[in-house]
Amino acid sequence: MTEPSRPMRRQDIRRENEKAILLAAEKVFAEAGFGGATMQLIADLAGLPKANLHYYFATKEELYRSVVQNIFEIWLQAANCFDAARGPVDGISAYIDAKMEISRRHPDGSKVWASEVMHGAPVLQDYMESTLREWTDGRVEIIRRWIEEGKMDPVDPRHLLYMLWATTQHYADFGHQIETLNGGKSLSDRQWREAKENIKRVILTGIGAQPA
Amino acid sequence: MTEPSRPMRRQDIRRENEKAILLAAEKVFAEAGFGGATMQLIADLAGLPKANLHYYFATKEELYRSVVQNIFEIWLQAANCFDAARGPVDGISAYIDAKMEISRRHPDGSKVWASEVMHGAPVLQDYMESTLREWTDGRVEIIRRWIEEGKMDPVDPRHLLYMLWATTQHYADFGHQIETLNGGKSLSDRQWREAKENIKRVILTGIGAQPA
DNA sequence: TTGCATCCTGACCGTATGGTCAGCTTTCAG
DNA sequence: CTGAAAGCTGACCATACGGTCAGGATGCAA
Repeated sequence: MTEPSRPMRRQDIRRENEKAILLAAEKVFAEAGFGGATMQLIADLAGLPKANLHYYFATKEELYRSVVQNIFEIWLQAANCFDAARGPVDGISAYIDAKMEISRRHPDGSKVWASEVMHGAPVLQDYMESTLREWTDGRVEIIRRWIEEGKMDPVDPRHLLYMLWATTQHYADFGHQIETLNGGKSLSDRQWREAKENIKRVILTGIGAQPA
Repeated sequence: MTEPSRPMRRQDIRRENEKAILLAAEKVFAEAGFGGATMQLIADLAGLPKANLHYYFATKEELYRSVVQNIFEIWLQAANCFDAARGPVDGISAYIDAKMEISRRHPDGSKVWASEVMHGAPVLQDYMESTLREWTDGRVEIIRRWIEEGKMDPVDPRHLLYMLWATTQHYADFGHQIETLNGGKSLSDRQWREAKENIKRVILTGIGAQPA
């Protein structure tokens, strides 16, 4: 527990409340979907009266948009791992690690993102057509170069990327299924490590890039 | 167009209406999620008055349950491909083909299924703990045997299964993203074929099973 | 201390939604 | 032909939800 709240500064109040609301919203949106989520539920989870939510976020749509943009930022950051790399082994390994870490640390955000895309990306369409497309095209180019340089087999770069996204994202979106099949327990540290190792090994071997 | 409906038999009426409702429901649930879907929307899409829906399905929950169970049946059928096979190349190839065909032919159902699991499988929990678990355990055993017989590398069977599920399911659940990155056009026959080939090749090579 | 901007909230409102029902039409067994 | 069962539906209801607002509390600059 923290100190019984010092008289807070205005700035802090705003920051903390927004944070609390966004965190609660992320969880509720993830669990119930946009349509199933209620401002009341989010308010309760954030420990604030409902009317206060509307003070910080005018509408449910606006709140949702903020949540989605937040997770998109995180997603983009992980994407950088790809660039620094000199070859497929480094690059793809790092990317898998990063995305698996997101699935583990931000399962709610990942679910919201998945839900958004599944429902036709009403909020993120613009980002997908600009930022995401550019990022993807860039990475496709990198992979193509790796292939030319003989560092990996000639695999279609796009389908390879989809495979990376799918496999890593799955551990967040279908986490409940995985838990159920794991005897109702969430994956242990060891199991997460094994998951990463397996994925990296199968994919790197699969594309003909020698794992270390 | 079919013949301007002959005076229908009772049985036929029931069957046709249920079918129309389930089809419409699948689409609406997929597009809007359970919470965002409305009986009115489903009714409109099915071309029936709303009250008629409640004549066939007492509640929204019951209708949803039917939709989810339907897709689970399809999912289980595809699962059979695994059994007939003599080795990983046959088995996994067939399974990937079957699951990709589901993603292509039943994208709405796939999305509903994904949504259901993402939200904690409120309806399917029982199935997951019984049918799905048994199927999975059986398949894990088969893969283990393949490994023992030297037909493939020692890969963790569970994580391999997750990878198969994730990769194939992705083409339905994230179809919108894929379309957007494909210039706004849905994948062509050729692209679907390439997708399948890439996935099969990477995974089969990745687990050390010789592709044909 | 004062005045003002920010922060907060209980009570309220219009609407949309899931669901009901009384009474109609259609089918079909006997 | 007849009557009962199945199929159908417009009108209605209670509730829950997103959103508003008037007015109170609080921090803070001057």
